[in-house]
Amino acid sequence: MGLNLKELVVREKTTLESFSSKVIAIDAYNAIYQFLASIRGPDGLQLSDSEGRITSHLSGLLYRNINFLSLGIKPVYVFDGKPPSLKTAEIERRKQIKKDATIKYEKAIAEGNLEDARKFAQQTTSMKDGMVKESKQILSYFGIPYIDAASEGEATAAHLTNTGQAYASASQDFDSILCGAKRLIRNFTNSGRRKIPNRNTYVEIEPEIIETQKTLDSLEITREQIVDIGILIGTDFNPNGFDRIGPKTALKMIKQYSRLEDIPQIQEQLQTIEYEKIRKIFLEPIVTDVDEIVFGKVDYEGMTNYLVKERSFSEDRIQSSLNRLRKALEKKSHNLDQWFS
DNA sequence: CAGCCTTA
DNA sequence: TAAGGCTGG
Repeated sequence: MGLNLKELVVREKTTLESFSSKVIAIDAYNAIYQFLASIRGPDGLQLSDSEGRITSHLSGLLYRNINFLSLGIKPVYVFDGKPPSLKTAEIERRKQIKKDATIKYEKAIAEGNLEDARKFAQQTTSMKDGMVKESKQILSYFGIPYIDAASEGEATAAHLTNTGQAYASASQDFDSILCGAKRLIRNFTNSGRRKIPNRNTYVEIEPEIIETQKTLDSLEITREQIVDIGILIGTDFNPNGFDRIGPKTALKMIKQYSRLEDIPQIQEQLQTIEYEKIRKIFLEPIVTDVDEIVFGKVDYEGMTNYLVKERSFSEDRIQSSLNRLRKALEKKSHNLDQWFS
């Protein structure tokens, strides 16, 4: 989560439209988590159905995928499998953050501070049992394929960009770069303003693309070296990174000494982490091979039944959203007919 | 987050 | 009609 390569990578602004007809491997956990965190009311409560079950992830997946398909983008979602054992500490750290946030949330609610309540509620976000299955169900109604990765979803998503089965991977996390993704798309959404918590300001969010080779060329380093830089800054497998080393210092050290083992001032701390194993997670990731990625047809009726009858979505809204999709897809097939006639 | 309604 | 605010479930 917190791998701050933002300042080092070459990021280029782009648009959703530019990915029309391209297969994009989406880090499913990353996307769903973001929906769960942000699709909330002013008090921080998530959307839920008549039985009190959370529906924020379903709402997010519905509208975003309607946009993808309407633009002719071919998303494939990659779900996480078993995390590497080295991630245990990071998983515990995140649990603790959620615990702390829960207390802060309750305090903010008691004090009637909605802005804070919402912010802390977002920090308590967690993936509950059943959400993955429900998300896959929505994707199935769309005819959108998904893959169950053996280990980290990002790793398999990155792999697909190298087999040529996907044009790019999409995630907010820079780990994809370390995993060897050819291209990474961040903010893979409609562009728009996003509010900064507790401030009356907005930032414009636009999709951006990072071409890994371009970044390596501009930094004049290798893939192995950017992994070492990641380890210096801190990855999920050594969350704290190294003392007083940020992106700039990390780059400088690697350019001067080439690799972790040869940086004199870090040797003592280097012995406290399993850096060779961490390198291996990124350089030889456990990935899942896929024969063929098959896109199906949209099951409008199934989708409507599920969302309206079982998950309390408004029939009018679903109808008009799906009509929008149907029209966009019809237009595309018309264009295709013209091409072949 | 994303759609839709209000506003000027 | 473009930006800002409100609401969805």
